[in-house]
Formats: sequence, C-alpha cells, structure tokens
Amino acid sequence: MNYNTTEINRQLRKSGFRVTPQRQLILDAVYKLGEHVTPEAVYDYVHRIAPTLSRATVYRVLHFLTEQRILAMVYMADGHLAYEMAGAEPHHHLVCRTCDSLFELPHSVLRSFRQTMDTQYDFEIDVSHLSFFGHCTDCRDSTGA
Amino acid sequence: MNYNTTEINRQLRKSGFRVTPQRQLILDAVYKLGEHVTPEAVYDYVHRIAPTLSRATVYRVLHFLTEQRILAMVYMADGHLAYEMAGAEPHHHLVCRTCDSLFELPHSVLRSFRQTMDTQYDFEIDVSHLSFFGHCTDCRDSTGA
DNA sequence: TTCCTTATTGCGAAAATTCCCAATAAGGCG
DNA sequence: CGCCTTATTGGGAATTTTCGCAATAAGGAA
Ligand SMILES: [Mn+2]
Ligand SMILES: [Mn+2]
Ligand SMILES: [Zn+2]
Ligand SMILES: [Zn+2]
Repeated sequence: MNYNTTEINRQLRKSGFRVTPQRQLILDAVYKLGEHVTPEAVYDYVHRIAPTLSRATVYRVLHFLTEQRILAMVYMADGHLAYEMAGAEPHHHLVCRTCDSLFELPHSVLRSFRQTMDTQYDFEIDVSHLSFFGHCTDCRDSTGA
Repeated sequence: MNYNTTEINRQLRKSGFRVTPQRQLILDAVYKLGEHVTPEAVYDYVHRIAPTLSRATVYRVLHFLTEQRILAMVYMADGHLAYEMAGAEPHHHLVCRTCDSLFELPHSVLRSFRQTMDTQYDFEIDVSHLSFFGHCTDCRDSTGA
C-alpha cells in the first residue's frame, strides 16, 4: 500500500492549506513507521533528514493531518497519543486497564452503534480509530473475587 | 448526594491501600468542584488547605482513585483529561471536532454495545464516562459541501 | 517570472505531566 | 500505646506538549 501523494496535496490546496516539505516529511514518517506512531518517534525520524524541523511543528502537523482525516489518532494503554495512516478499513482497540493488553476490534462491530448515533442524535461519530478501556477475560474475574 | 467516606476508606484498606489525608482531600475537592474537574483545579483547591500538597500527588491520586473506580476520567474537547465522582448513573459525551460543542449521552444508549463486547469478546468495557468525537448536526454538512 | 498575501515554521519560553528517590507516616501487630 | 514494614508523599529535575511571535516561504495572480 502506498498513499496517493498527488491526491492528498491537491485536496489540501483545494481547502486553502499549503503543501510544505515539513508536512510531506512528517506524513511520510508516519507511513514508514507503521501503526501507533508516537510524536517522539516521528520527531526522531524527521530530525535525521531535516535537523531544523522543530518539535512544535511535529505536534502541529500531526494534529493538522488528523483534522484533515489523513491520519488517525489513538489513545494507547499508557494514555499517550499515537498516530497512523487513516486509510481503508479502520480498526479499534480493547485495552485492559489491569494488564494493559491490547485487543484489536474489527470496524464492523461499531456499525450499529454508529447508526444509532446517526439516526437518533444526528451525530456522525468519527470511527477512524477508537479505544475502549475495560477488563479482559483474564482480569475481569480477579476484580470481583 | 454525599459519598460514603467510611465505606470508601474500608474498601481501600481492605485492598492494602492507605487512607491518607491527601487522598481524602483530593477526593473531596473533586466532589465539591463537580463535573469535569481538571487536575489544575484540584491543585488550586487543595493547595489553599494544604499548601505543601504537591502537584505530583494530585496527578498520582487522581489516577489512583480512577483505578479504584472511585473517580471517572474523561477526555474533554481540548484533549485534556478531567475527572469526576464515579457514582450512580454514568453519562457520556458526543464532542464535535469542528465546533467543540459537547452533547451529553445517556448511559442507556451504550447498553447493547457493551453487551456485544461482553458476549462476543468476553471484554468488560468500563463505561464510567466515554467520549465520542465526530461531527454534530450543524457541522456535518459543511464538511462535505 | 515576480510580487503579495498570509499560512506555516522555528525557536525559545511557558505550561503540563511524569519521574526519581530520600523522608514520612499509615496501620497491622504485639 | 510503641514498633516495623512499606505504601505514599514532597520536591525538584526531567520530559512532554503547548504557546507566542517574528521570520519564512507557498502559491495564486498579474
Ligand atoms: Mn491500532
Ligand atoms: Mn460529562
Ligand atoms: Zn487484562
Ligand atoms: Zn459542531
């Protein structure tokens, strides 16, 4: 999979935003680094290539690209934010508060919930990457014992 | 509504934790300050009464009381964490990414979703206070126009 | 290609949050 | 009531994230 640079750039310009080398490099970093990429990992990556690119820009651009639905952000078990490409089929997380283990949830299980929000509240939930916290099979017993 | 101090203390001690004046004061602060209380607001409150109580302790105790299900934490529109008492009937949020407006969601709308997670994944989602981000009635049109 | 407008960046300071560790003090036990 | 174990705190440093603003440069128009 390779993201369509030309299409993304066109989209940004059409919305009045600018395509800067910083934005392109940061997006590329997230793409190359894979899933659940932290701002610090992005900074390390881009810093080698563009040593003057500042941390502030990394944070700003990650936030910006998320607003543009080009990236998806996700809360990890430690409460920190991570990012990844927002393409294709999203997936979600079940995060155990006790053992920190992480289970992936297919997008399909959210369909009916989204639909309910849509029809009953006229609210379109952004489902690019959700995290639900709770307790997994192994840990849910030990709590109530 | 008044929370049961005696019962909470007993519960904590039974689990091997200690009931400290700091923990009691911080819990009291959240209770008195109401919904969506930020760590800084808690610090300001307790600092007047106990000037040596440190910020680190505020963060630690808020986190701790959340683990103990005495408090509930919630992500606000600005991405920051807030806390509130975890008692009785929970409610949830629909937060618009465009206009930052916040709609309250009754607990009931999550029932079927929780049940699905429970039966299909044997995962007990903690529903003390969830936030769903997306786009509200007014803002969802302007996006696709 | 050059010019202009203004979106975006870099940098340093500020703010928010976490970490570390020696000092403190709960609370169980005798 | 004292003693001991060890959970918890205070305080400051470290880390993470945000802010403010002057300098820069994207890109539309001429
Ligand atoms: Mn994921
Ligand atoms: Mn709320
Ligand atoms: Zn678990
Ligand atoms: Zn809105």
